[in-house]
Amino acid sequence: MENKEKGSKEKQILAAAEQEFLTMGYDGARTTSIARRAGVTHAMLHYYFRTKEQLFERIVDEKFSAMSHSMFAIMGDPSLPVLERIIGGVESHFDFVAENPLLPRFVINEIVARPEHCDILHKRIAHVVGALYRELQLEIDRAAENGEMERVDVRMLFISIMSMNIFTFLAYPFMEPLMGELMADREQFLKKRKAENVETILRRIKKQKDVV
Amino acid sequence: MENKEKGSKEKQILAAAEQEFLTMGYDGARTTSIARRAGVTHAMLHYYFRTKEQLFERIVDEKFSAMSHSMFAIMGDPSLPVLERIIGGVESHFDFVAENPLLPRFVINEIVARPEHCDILHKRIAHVVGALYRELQLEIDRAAENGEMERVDVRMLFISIMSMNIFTFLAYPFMEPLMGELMADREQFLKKRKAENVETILRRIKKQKDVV
DNA sequence: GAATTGTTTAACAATTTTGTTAATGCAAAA
DNA sequence: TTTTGCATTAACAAAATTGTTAAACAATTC
Repeated sequence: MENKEKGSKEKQILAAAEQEFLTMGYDGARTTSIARRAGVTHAMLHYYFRTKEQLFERIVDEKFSAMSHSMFAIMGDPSLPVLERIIGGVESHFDFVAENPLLPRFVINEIVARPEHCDILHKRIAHVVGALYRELQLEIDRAAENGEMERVDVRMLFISIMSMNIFTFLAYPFMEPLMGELMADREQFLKKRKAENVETILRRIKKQKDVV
Repeated sequence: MENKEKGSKEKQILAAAEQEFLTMGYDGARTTSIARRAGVTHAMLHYYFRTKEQLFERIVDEKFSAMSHSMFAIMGDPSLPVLERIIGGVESHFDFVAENPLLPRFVINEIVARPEHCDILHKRIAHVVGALYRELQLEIDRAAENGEMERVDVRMLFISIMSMNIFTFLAYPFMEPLMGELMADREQFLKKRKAENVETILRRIKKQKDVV
């Protein structure tokens, strides 16, 4: 055999398909292009995955579950104090999105284009998410009672966190040329942006008194 | 003539194309489907716009400029005090996106797919945006000197505002089934979400002292 | 080494989609 | 009324894209 490991061709095709689907979307992706990227004939792709649709399902499954995993990252470590937990959650979620910058756009597009895809996903994760945020909401309420933080709706807080973390990467290509030197150095900008998101969330939940 | 106004068919095609391109993207859109929506033969579409590409350009131009217009909305009314100005900006930007909920996804996708499109746009608006935020930054710095607000980087603030306003609509279909009763009534949720975004930004910029 | 099984290729078929054209209609100008 | 020019249609052509198949090939098992 030419390829060391069994399934090497299959894996090559999957890797190429991931690239292609994430950047181009389902409609934009070409099976011939995927095959070319993978270095195989396009008949091979059909041999392994039968149809474009089935190949796509494989990628969707993988990516959707990565995405839902990233949502849990917001929850942070349950053993920590609630405030640290939220802030840690913001940071780890930011890091996750930074490592998978193409994922949000892909997920959003696929959901709009094929709502049926996420029905399945939602059924799988809805109750877990529900349980998690109920638990965290209790902690928040308790901390709020003690005057340690503002009483906030944890779901609203999640939306804010995801908004700021995800949008940073969604809009990067659009904003970059408009922001002058601020975004010139990507690494540095992301560091600043992460700190800004943390600060913004922190101020949202900290008990504070107006000076003015 | 059958159609009252001149250019009625042309307008019908443009409206149908807008619908189709915004929801399906360039690759997902079908010229035959656009023609069907518009109630004309697909040859008519080619007669008026020659190619799918040219029809698409028309829509892109229109939508990109709407999008850049929405960025200016964040700036608010220059005659007002800076704090009101920012808050008013958040609100009017939110309202704009609420009226054009498909726009952000479209713009983001087109930019990733065809960076050359936004080069043109950026050249048109970069200096205006630059001037506007320099002006607002001065106001912020002045207010900060007087202890009326925090000293913040206006560009970072814009990113936060756009993040929270836009993401609300981007992720709506994904979040809705996960959020229980919170998002069940769209109107009510959007009202809450707008208030939440305002509150978050307000807390980010207000001079505050920790209680804890 | 013969049979079996899974892999690979090249050629081809089917379909979808975009784009063209030649013929027709229709309204206003000459 | 004839002509001119735009609008419209239906049929067709071209291209791209997905999917199939039969045959060759390689590896493994018996």
